[in-house]
Amino acid sequence: MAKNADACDELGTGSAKITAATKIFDTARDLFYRRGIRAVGVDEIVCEAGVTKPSLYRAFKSKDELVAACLRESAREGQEEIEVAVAKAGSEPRARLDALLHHFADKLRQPDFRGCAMNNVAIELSEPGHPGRVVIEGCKTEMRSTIVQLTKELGVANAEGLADGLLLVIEGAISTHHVFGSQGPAHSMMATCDALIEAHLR
Amino acid sequence: MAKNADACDELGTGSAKITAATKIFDTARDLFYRRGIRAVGVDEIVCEAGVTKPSLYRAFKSKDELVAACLRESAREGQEEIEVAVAKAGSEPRARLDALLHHFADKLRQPDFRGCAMNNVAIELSEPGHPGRVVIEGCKTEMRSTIVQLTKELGVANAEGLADGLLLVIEGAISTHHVFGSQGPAHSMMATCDALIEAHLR
DNA sequence: AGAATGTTACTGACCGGTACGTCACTTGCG
DNA sequence: CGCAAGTGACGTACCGGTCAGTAACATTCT
Repeated sequence: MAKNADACDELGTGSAKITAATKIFDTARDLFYRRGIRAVGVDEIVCEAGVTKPSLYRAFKSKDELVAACLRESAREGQEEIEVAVAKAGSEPRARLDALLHHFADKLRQPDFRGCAMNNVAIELSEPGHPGRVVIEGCKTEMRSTIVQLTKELGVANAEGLADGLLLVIEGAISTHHVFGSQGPAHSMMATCDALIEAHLR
Repeated sequence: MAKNADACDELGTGSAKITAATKIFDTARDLFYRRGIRAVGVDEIVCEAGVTKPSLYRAFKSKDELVAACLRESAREGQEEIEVAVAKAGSEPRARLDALLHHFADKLRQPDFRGCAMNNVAIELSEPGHPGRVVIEGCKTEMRSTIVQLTKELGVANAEGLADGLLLVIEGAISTHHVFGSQGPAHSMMATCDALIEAHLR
């Protein structure tokens, strides 16, 4: 009873015990991100993790639930990183907004970057009822409101407009990265955001 | 010999003969776009098209080649639409650039819009050697240079920078559409592009 | 006649998912 | 103490179904 709650709780409480469930979880998250959900079968996950299939199904109700669990962790991790980056920038509004933008610019430059896990899965999982989709929508909505909050601190007249504009540029950089890599249009992300902010500050 | 060339040539020359190959091609293109490459099997394609599996493999060497053929047609169609829209706008540089932007804004509003076929497949097909990937890269590179050409006509100092900025906004609108729909941040696409153009015109 | 298509049946690999046996370790009890 | 029963974690072996792809042959249309 309450099978997959175990695996999630362990991660939440920070217990570092290496169980079959955690090995499966970590392996699946890596494989799903690198190669996609549908391209990775459960056999490959358990093989790579060095465990067996029943261990997967004892910890997670189904492959879909494993996907959702991986997405939840990715979302939590991503949001935490943003919070830390912004908090570290202090209290000056422009510095806080810049910190968020630099955070994404840094991620784009990482050699193993392969797009936003949420976006990738959203494209791959078109079925509306999939448990992973609610995670994705929640994550993206929270990110949007985070940016709105930062632009409101800036004191511009149209904070929502600027926030959505910046979000489009960030998401565009992530999207074009799949085809052009980090040296393509994504390279213009920071300059474009700066121009947008300056335009709204007038 | 040269199996799948037939199906492509027929489409290229505009011959409207309804063959098993064209039915397969049209059905596959629709299903691939709506549901994704990996989510659609060859059995479903031939069933939906009202033909049989051997007919598919008589016209196309493999499923991957069918995918590549569909992408080629999507790329050609998309580029033609852009050319037509820009040409219709006349010779005034700003009007021509606006025509391109409005073209994408219109596509985003269509109820059956499900993102850019190229981007979606690029995410789903991470294997570098896939025949579809060269189509995607060619299409996106051409689109990028089209925008650069239009911004150069505008006479701004940093034409490439503006072009990449606009590309990021467009791609961002397409990307966010998967999660937020047309009424999310994508709704700010035109206003953001305008702000960017004005900033570069100063 | 001959080209295009359909029919049927099949392959081997892989898919997500499960019934059941095994092992180590704890717990209760005389 | 000693020993059996219980408990949880794990693996072996398997299920039915679906995947992409093919061979051989019959049918239809022009």
